[in-house]
Amino acid sequence: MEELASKYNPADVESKWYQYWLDNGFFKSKPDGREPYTIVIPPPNVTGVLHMGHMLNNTIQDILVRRARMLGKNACWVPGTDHASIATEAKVVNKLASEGIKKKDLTREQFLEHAWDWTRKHGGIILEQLKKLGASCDWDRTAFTMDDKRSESVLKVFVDLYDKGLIYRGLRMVNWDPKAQTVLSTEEVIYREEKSKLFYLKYYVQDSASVKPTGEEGEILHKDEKGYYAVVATTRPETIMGDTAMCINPKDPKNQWLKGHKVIVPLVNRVIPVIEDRYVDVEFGTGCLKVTPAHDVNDYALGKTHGLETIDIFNPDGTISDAAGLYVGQDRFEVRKQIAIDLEKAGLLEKVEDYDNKVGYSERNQDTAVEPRLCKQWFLSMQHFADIALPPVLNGELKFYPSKYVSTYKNWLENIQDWCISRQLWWGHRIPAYFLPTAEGAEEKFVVALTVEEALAKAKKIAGYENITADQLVRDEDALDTWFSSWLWPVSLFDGINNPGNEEIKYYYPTSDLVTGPDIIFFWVARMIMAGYEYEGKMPFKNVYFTGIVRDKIGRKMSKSLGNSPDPLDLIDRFGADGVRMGMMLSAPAGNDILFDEALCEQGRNFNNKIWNAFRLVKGWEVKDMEQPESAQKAVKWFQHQLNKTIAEINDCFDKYRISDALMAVYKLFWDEFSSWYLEMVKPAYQQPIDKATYEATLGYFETLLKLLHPFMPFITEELYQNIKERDAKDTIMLSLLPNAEDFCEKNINRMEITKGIIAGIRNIRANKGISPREAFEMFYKGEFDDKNNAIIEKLANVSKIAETTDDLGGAAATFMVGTIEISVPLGNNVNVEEEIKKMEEEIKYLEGFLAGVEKKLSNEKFVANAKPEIVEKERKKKSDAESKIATLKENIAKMK
RNA sequence: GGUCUUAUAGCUCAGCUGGUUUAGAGCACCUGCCUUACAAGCAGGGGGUCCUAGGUUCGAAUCCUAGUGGGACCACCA
Repeated sequence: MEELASKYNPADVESKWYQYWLDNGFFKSKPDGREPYTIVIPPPNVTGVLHMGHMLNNTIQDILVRRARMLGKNACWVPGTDHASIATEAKVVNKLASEGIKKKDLTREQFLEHAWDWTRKHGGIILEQLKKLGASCDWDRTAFTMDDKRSESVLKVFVDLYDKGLIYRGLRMVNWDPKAQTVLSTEEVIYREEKSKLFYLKYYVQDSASVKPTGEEGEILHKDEKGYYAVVATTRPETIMGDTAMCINPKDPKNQWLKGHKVIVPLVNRVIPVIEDRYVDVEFGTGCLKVTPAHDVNDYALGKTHGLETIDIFNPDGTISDAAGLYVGQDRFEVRKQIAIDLEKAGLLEKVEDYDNKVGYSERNQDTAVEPRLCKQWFLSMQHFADIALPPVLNGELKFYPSKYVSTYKNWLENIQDWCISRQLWWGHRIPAYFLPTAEGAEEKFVVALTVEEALAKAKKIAGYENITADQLVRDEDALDTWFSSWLWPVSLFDGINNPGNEEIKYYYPTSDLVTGPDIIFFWVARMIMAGYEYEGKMPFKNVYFTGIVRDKIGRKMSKSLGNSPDPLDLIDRFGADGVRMGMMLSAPAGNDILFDEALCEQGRNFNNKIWNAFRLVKGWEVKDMEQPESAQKAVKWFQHQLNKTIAEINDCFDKYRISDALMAVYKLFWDEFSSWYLEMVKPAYQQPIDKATYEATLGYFETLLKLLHPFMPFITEELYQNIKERDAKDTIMLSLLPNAEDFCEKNINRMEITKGIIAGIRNIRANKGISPREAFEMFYKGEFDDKNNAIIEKLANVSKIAETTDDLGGAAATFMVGTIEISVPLGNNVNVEEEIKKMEEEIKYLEGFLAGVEKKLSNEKFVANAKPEIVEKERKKKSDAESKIATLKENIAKMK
């Protein structure tokens, strides 16, 4: 290690050490006698690329895993990827489309061939990117939600839950994504506020002549040359072809006259009844609601109670179906525009108003509005799962950081809805249900089984199907929701479904910490807790650390369209992985959004450079067998205490998952205490050798600091650890043990704080007077002064003599206070008496203000009577301290004058 | 509409169960310095009606109430 560059270059070392760790299998874990520490990665989309959210998330996981390893635990971080059915299928469909191939022209097998090709080609890039970040995953364990073990687990769980009666098939109003052409769960729909229009349509009364105004107060009648009509306000005029009733509130005085009549749907000319239901909001619009049972959840409910017909006017792709009779084959949004024009022309549009409403979009496919649609799907009953998943979080067995998410979780579970788990997709786990042949129009019959053979056996037991053959069974075309595989992740990674009670699941489960974003608390976290209790009877993880969302520095979400999302790999190139990791962590308290600013990575890089240069200094020293100077001896002793104190602080931060605070504590320990103070205290004069004892103590401290830093900055710490001294072939800082939090002496640390204050004061005088550090000072003190660090003061402040004042310095000294100690430095002619007096007078002014506050408190009888005695005592001490300081200062001023 | 959360220095945040000198950190800013580890640095420095108004208390940045302004989630009006 000769001639180290004065700038640290991460690129030189990062890939080297990552390869070293891999080659030596340092990331691998096998069950053994040690305490396990397990993290399962939130599996990223298999064909995705690394974004800033991943960077944050995985940096935190790596910090936790590396620290656990260095605490002597058997740390196991299991990586893997998710098949992300909707997103991946969409990508494959697009890719095929660009080649002129339509999905519907392919068989399921052919399509899956393409999907697997795509996955093989793009899959796992993201895991390679994580390696650049330094992620210490056990890569041999890399799993995929659609690999054999995980797939088998998913199907087994489906069959099991079906057999338990928790999975059922039902005709429900579900959310339909017309682009992906699949249903979505309620959680997968996100609502966005939109500026839209409210159309007021005329529904003429069929038998206008029979209308009799009631004459009651508040009644509103609409009439024109064509007769009486009702006005219905709607944001979706294109759905009128599906209207099968108009609904009013029976208590609504405006619309009493409509009771019992029939109205005519505009343009469609279908005659529909006016029904009455208290569901209708009297205040909204005109109080008349068009009822379209096939395309709205609430209308569906109305349709059910009032026995209305449902007319499905949409095709799966969002175009108008034959059943509508009008606009057949046109897109729903085109029709909305067109129908408004046609209604207007026909005189059936009373008015149009601007209106803000919320429109649901697919979470995976945010440019497509979701369409409520009635269809038959597979559902999982959730009440049972809510019942088993809520108590452990409420009673704190399973902890959330930050804890505010407990109420979010509770709220969701207490209002749980059944989970629609089927998707009309091919890329995913195909539902293991087999339909039996039935007569036209008869109720469907099916069996659920893991294999065709088992399905056949089950089918044969059904009356009338004794002679059924395998080729008569038709397997359900649908696949399962991606989250139906992810919810098993902590269990399935250790093969706990296929191979219950195996050695690995017994050892690694429950896992320790889960690190993820709050946006998937329902999708994933809650459901993993459910599956964990259902299949292992235990929580899947002990703690959940919710990260914030990564935003740009002005608080906007990072997005491709805004172009405000930096490329993580580019950042790593520029600042080094360690620098970027630190940049991420500097501003990432749990649960708070992080406002990402490149400047933080720069700060990280600068810190790396600081460490690097401290190392250059220490390694550049020539060691000689000589006596240890007193200053060094005191410094070495002090730093041990300071170190122990900070270690305790760091441990405390980690216990509370305050990781950025832990980093800040190490940062300050290294930069301020170690580099700025300790190294200056022990540093020999230029080109002078250092004594062995100090040198070795310093190297020891350096190594300890590197260990404390390692979880945050794995690369530079390994590089320097290897270079501090000769290491054995397979030595690594990764597997070294972190120091314990040993006792420390507060008194020693406080004494050094005073020493630092004195040194700073003297340096200040030099700076103000422009006196060179080479010119030695004499220093006099007054007050309770502890002289144990005199050697350090002499060295760092260049002081030649330290003595108690003899009171006759006259006006020739600069003075300052450190605590209650007064320090004077004789300066001869250099003293500007007026300036010194002015300074002291300002100090007195401050102290008097302070003293007044304290005295006010102490003169308050109620305070003295009610406050705790130690508090009163403290105030008295404050008072006497302030008084003695003021006295000293006044005395000084008098002398100077 | 409901639930939760938050308001402290230019920025990002600490400040735990009220009392540790009339509030701290990091960054940014200002002023000196290219001092032989480090200018990606060193030495100094300035900067805050602790959102507003009430209340509880001997004492409030800290607890309570209301208001205002952020944020998140859930529900939803056709």
